[in-house]
This record gives sequence, C-alpha cells and structure tokens, in this order.
Amino acid sequence: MSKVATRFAPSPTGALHIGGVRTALFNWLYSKNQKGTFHLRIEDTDIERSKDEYKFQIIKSLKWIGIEHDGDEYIQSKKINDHVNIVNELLKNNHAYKCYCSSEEIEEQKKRARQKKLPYIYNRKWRDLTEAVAPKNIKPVIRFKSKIDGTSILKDLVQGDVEIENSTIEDFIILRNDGTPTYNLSATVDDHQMSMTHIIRGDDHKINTFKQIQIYIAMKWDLPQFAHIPLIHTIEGKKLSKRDNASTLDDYSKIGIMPDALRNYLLRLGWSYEDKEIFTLEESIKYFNLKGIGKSPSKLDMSRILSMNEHYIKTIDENDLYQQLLKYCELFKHKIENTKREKIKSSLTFLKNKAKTLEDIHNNSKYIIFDEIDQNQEDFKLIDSNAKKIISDFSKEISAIKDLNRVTLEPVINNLIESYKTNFKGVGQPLRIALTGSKFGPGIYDIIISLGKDETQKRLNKIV
RNA sequence: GGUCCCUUCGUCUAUCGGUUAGGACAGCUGGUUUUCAUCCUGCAAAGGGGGGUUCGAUUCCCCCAGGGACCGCCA
Repeated sequence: MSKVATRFAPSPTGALHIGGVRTALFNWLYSKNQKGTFHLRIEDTDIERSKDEYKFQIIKSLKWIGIEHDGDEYIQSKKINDHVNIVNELLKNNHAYKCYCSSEEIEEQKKRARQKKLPYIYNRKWRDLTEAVAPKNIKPVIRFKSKIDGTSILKDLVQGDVEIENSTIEDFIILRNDGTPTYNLSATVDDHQMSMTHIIRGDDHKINTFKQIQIYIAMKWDLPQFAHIPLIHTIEGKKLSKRDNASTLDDYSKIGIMPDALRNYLLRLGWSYEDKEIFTLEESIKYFNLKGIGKSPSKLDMSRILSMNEHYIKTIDENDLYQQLLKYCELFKHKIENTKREKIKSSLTFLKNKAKTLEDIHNNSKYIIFDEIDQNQEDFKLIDSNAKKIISDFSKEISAIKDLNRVTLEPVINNLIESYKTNFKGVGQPLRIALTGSKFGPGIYDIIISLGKDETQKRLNKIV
C-alpha cells in the first residue's frame, strides 16, 4: 500500500466555512496519523466567483487552526489542459460522446419531467446517434457514457456499503460547450494525478462519487478509498449556510475563541474516542481514525465552543495565554501600551478567572488599560450619597497603609462594613464601580492591589 | 417527486445482544469564596413508532414516521 495522501479541495469563492474547516481537519489528521501527506487543492475553475484573496484567506484560516498543507497548493485552473486531454481520451475510447441537444431542448425535457413529477434525467439521445446527423449550428457538450444496467456499490469507509441503481446516474457532462471541463471530471483527474489514496469529504459528494468511480474505471486508474462524513447542521437542524451568524473562522476568532479550543471542539463534532473530550494537537493526531466518525449529522453548539474555550483559557500555560491575548487585542481591539502590558501579565491569573473568551479577558482588563473611567455608565447610578461616604472613608483609611495587600486591606473593609451596618457587597460594589466603572469584574482586593495605592486613591477621590 | 443517508438525555457522544444505558456541555440544587465568577457536592435528563429474530434487544432484520443530502453546461 502506498503512502497515505489526502487533500482538501475548497473553491476560493468565499471565506472558509466551519464545516469546511472540519473536513480539512479530518483529512489532515488522518494523513498525519498515517504518517502520510496532506495537500491543498484550490478549485478555482469558476472564474466568475473565484478570487485570489479568498485563496489566501483559506490558507491563513487553516494555518490559524494549526493545519499546514504539504507541498505547494495545487491550482486546478492550471491543469485544465490535462483535464481536456482526458476528455478526449474518453471520447476516443468510446466512454464519452458529443451531445448536440440545444439548451432549449434540455429545458423542455426538464419541464416535462417536472409536470409529470418524474425525476429529470437526460434521455441519452446522442449516446448512439452518429455525428453525421449533428446540427451545424450547435456547439456540442461532451457527456460521459454512464452505465445503464445493474447496480454499483461504493465501499465507503464511513458510510459502509452504499448501493445504487446505475440507471439513476445520467450521462453527465464532462466538457461544456465552451470547451471547459466540469467538476466531476476535473476533480477525478486531479485526485488521480495528485495520487490521492483517501478522499475524505462531506457526504453531499456521495452521489458524485458514483460518477467519479466510473471515470476511474474507464481510465483504468486505481481507485482511492472514499470516506463521506456527515454535514454539520445549525442548532435548528438546518444546513449550515453563510447566512448563519457564526460560520466562518473569523467570526470565532474575533470574539476571542482560541484556535486550539476550536480545533478541539471541531474534532469532537462527529468524531469520538471513548470518553475523551480534551485532545492536545499531538493527541488528536495520535488517536484520530476513520472508525470514530459517526454517521449522523451533528449540530453546532455555541455554548460548547465557549466552554471548550474557557477550559483552554484556564488550563494552558499563562505565558502562552498572555501572548494570544496580546495578539487578539492588537487584531480586534487596540494595541496595548507597554506599561499596561506588564500589569495585565502579572494580573492574568485573576483576569482570566471569569473569562470564557479572550474578549472577556480584555473586558476584565479595561480598568487597567484605560486610565479614565467613564462615569456616565449605567452602573454609576448605583453609587448614592451613602456609597460616596464609604468610598471617601476608604480612601482616607488606606492613606496610612504602606503596603497594600489582602492582609492590610481586609481590616479596613471589615471596619467599614461594621460602621455602616452593611455587608461585603455594600462596601465592595461601590468601590468596584468607582475603580472600574462596572459592578462586574475581578475581585475587589485584586483590583485594588493591581492598581496600587496612588491610582486607587486618585480614582476614588474623583467620585467624591 | 426520485435516489441515497441518518435517528441514544436540550447538545456532542459511549455502548463489539445481557449495563442501575456511561461521560462531557448546557440546566437546576447545595457548599466554599464576606459581591459576581471560579472550584467542589448533588439532581434531573435519552434509545422516534410498530413488527419480527432471540432465553434476552438501544444493539440484528423489516415496515412506518421524522430529519438531511443530492437531483446545474456550480464546485
């Protein structure tokens, strides 16, 4: 058996869809698990819609999540000559024929089929007609002579044996009347020329496979193995589309989902390995197999993505988290000044505590990042005259303290609770709002200590 | 409409015919933390329906229902 080679073959007509990312991930993981290679093929033959910027975006997205392809990317449009040559060979060997039906004629057939509520299938009119009777004014398309009798079986590595009546596969077009090859032909030729051993793709391609297999057989090429994975659905159970809120990688990265977390989530969506939930990159390569892929479609669940991300935030190396946070802020928020960076770094242990995303950490860090607190915020209304007195007292009390820490701070807070006959919340909440502008956030001691005495007093005195 | 695929807690899933049907996320309790969050207890939560095969079916077979994919001179 030759070395395993897989591929991911997106068309560069838009941003990479999260379903595509999973397909790419499975292909990549399988090849790495088998010590094989993974290739990227750009199917850019739809000239109207294909754009270079999408190609770069796709490569960038894959890299973001940890996938890199082996070798150069294979550009399908550069191989059109090869595809046409194969079409001619099929024609010569009587596996294909020219079809001179006009588009009106085809439309008419489709219309009639619709009226009779029958499935449309091309009537094979030109399969046996000689070119002598061909109309001169029509440029022909070339159709593949598909099998009519019997059944075909696809031995799918995920779906099992899938059997289909050959008569349900029409004589599909392999070359358009403008001389360009169509998808099923091009994809097959490319997969063969790239020496692919395993085709792992969405099960929306399952029917195409029966067409493609016939081309392999006609050309006497070795068949690759096929594995059709179920599609991802929305939480409502519908097919995931670009219109759905979060379906591209950018949608996730901009809210602060980390690549490793999304990779782990996607890995477990439709695939499992016993009860294991958390997989490092190395583990996912080590354990990935086709056997673990389920046959039923799975739904995208944001709360699981979030909790996976939360898990990574809490468990990864803090310095790594810090680096990812800086990158995230620079990309989606704003660059953070050097003086603030050190403070954030040393405070990360508690800043990350309440966060599910990098955006949450950024929000928790705002009181450090910004020197001015916007007093027009809603939460400031919670500070009444009594609260102002507490704030003022607190500010005076800490003047005498040399070293601000939990031990020196606690008695001050406790005394205030007692003298104002209130509880911790009664003292802590006004202080937090005064210092950060929000009633939510890190623990009050953490805030005060991270800010330092001068800054704390400065902010408190502004209120009163 | 035709062809093909799918169907276990709300969600992702485990189960190689015999299990109190397990885990994780979400949900809800309780506890720690003198707010919130974290963390820790615990609870609740599933085999679509109907027939077979079998001593025994979530597991094997058939039918039905529901859902999905495909049915382009797009990829």
